[in-house]
Amino acid sequence: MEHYDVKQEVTDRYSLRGRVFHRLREDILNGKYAEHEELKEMTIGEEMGVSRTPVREAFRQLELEGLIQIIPNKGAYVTGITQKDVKDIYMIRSLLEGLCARWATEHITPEQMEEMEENVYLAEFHAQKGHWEQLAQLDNRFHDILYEACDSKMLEHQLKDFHQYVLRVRKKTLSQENRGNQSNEEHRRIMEAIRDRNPELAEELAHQHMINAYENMVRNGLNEAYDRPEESREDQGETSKTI
Amino acid sequence: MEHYDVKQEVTDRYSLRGRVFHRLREDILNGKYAEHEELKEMTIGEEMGVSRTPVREAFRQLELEGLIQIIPNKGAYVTGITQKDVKDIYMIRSLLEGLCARWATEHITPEQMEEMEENVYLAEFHAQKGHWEQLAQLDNRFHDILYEACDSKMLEHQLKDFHQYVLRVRKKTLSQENRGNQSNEEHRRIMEAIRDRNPELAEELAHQHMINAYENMVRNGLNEAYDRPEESREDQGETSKTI
DNA sequence: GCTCGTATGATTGTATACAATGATACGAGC
DNA sequence: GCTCGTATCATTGTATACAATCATACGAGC
Repeated sequence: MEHYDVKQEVTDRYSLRGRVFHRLREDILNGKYAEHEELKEMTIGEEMGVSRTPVREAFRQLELEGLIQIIPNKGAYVTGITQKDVKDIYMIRSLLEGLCARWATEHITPEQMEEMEENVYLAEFHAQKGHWEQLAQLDNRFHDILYEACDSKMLEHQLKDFHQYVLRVRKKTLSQENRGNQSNEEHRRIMEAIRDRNPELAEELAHQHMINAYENMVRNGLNEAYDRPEESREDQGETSKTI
Repeated sequence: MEHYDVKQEVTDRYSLRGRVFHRLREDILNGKYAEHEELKEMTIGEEMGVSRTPVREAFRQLELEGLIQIIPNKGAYVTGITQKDVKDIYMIRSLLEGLCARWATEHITPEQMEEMEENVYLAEFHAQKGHWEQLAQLDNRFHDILYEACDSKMLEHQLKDFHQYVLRVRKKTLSQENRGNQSNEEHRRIMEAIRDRNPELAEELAHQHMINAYENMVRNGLNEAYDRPEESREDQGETSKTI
C-alpha cells in the first residue's frame, strides 16, 4: 500500500482535508482532546478555517484509523483506548516486528544498513548526554528504518500504523534513563544481527524488544500517567480501564 | 476498535455513504473494476443514485483500506495487489492467526465453542456432499468465530481486515476438493486444541493452517486465475506482478 | 409530582454551486 | 514537421444551502 505514504506526503500539503486529517490526528494522539470528547464538524472547521466538507472527510478517515468513533446522525467522539488494547497492540507488534526484522535481514540495502548503524551510535551518544528528546526521535527513526528495510509495503504499513497508534500512550516512557539505555542496547543487538545476516536472531531480538518495551511501560509509565487515583492499581485480569 | 463493526452494521443501513462504501468495496473485491481503473465521483454517484458527497467520503475510506489510491486533483484508481502483497499478507496472517488461536483458547465462551464445533461438523458434511458454496461460507465463518473468540478488539479488527482483503484473490481456491477436505481437517484439529485448552498447539496449528492455505493457493489458484498467459510462470524472487 | 407527547433547536446527512486544478487539443512559431 | 504555449474541458476540491435526525425542554394530561 505505498499509496498510503505517498498520499500522506502529497495530499497533506496541498489539500485542506489532508491538513485537517493530520492536524486532528496529531491533536488526538497528543491528548488535546479528552477521551470520549465530542468533535463537532463546525467547531473544528472554524478552528482551522475551513468548511465542514474537508472536516467530514477527515473524520471518516480518522474513524477508520480507530481514533474517533462516529455515531450516525449524532456525532464524532474521541475513541477510548483501554490498557488491554495497548497490551494487545504490543503483543501483535512483537510478532510483526520480529517478522519485519527477519525480512529486513534478507532485504536491507547498504544505505539502510548504514543509516541504522549510524542511528545506533548516535543514540548511544545522546543517551550518555541525557538528550532525551533526540533519543526519542532516534528511537522512532530506528523502527521506521526497520520497517522500510523489510521491503514489504503491507507489513510496513501495518507497523507504521501501530507505531503511530501507541505514540498516544507512550509519550514519556522513554525519558526513563534506564529504559533509554536498555532500549539502545537492544537496538544495537538487532542491528548487529541484521548486519551479520542472522534472520532468526534478528527476529527473536526484535520480538523480545517489543515485549520489554511493553513491560517497561507498564512498570513505569502507563499506570501513573493515566489511571484515576481512586481506582485500584493491581494487575487485573481485565485491564479494561480507559486510559 | 469495536466502533468499527458496530458502525458498519448501523451506518451502512442508514446512510448513503455507508451503502456506497460497502457496495464499492464489494465490487472492487469481486473484481468488477479492473486494476488501476479510474473511479469517477460523478459516475459512481449516478450509478448509485446519490450525489458526489457520500461518494467522496466513501472514497476516502476505501483509500485508507488500501483498496483505491487517490491522487489529489486527479482521480481515484483501483489499487493493484501484487503476488508479493498476497504472500506478505498470508505470512502476517499466519502469525496473527496463531496468536488469535492462542488467545481464543484462553477466552472462548461456551457458546462460541459450541458454534465452532458445529461449524466443523457441518463443514465435513458439506464437503462430502460437494456443496462448495456452503463450504466456503463455513470456512469464512470458522475464522470469524476464531477472531471473535480471541477477545481482543484490536486483533479481531486486524484479522477481519486481512481476511476481507485476501478474499479479493482467494475466490475460487477453496473449490478444490482436496484443499476443502484438508482445510476442514485442519479446522478440526484447531478446534480440538482449543477445546482441550492447549494454547501452544492451537497457535501452531492455526499458524500452519495459514501457510498451507497460502501454499495451496499458489499451487492451484493464484497463477492460473490471474497471470497473463504470455507471462512466465516460474517462481520469481520478486512475485511483483499485479494480479 | 410524574409521564408522555410535542415543539424547538442543534447537529449531522446530502445535494449542489462554484473554484481550482490537471489533461487534452489545437495552433503559432521555429 | 516538431515543439511549445494557450485555450478549453473534464474532474476534483471546497463552500454552502437545504433536509433529516436527534436531543432537550416545556407543558398537558393523569
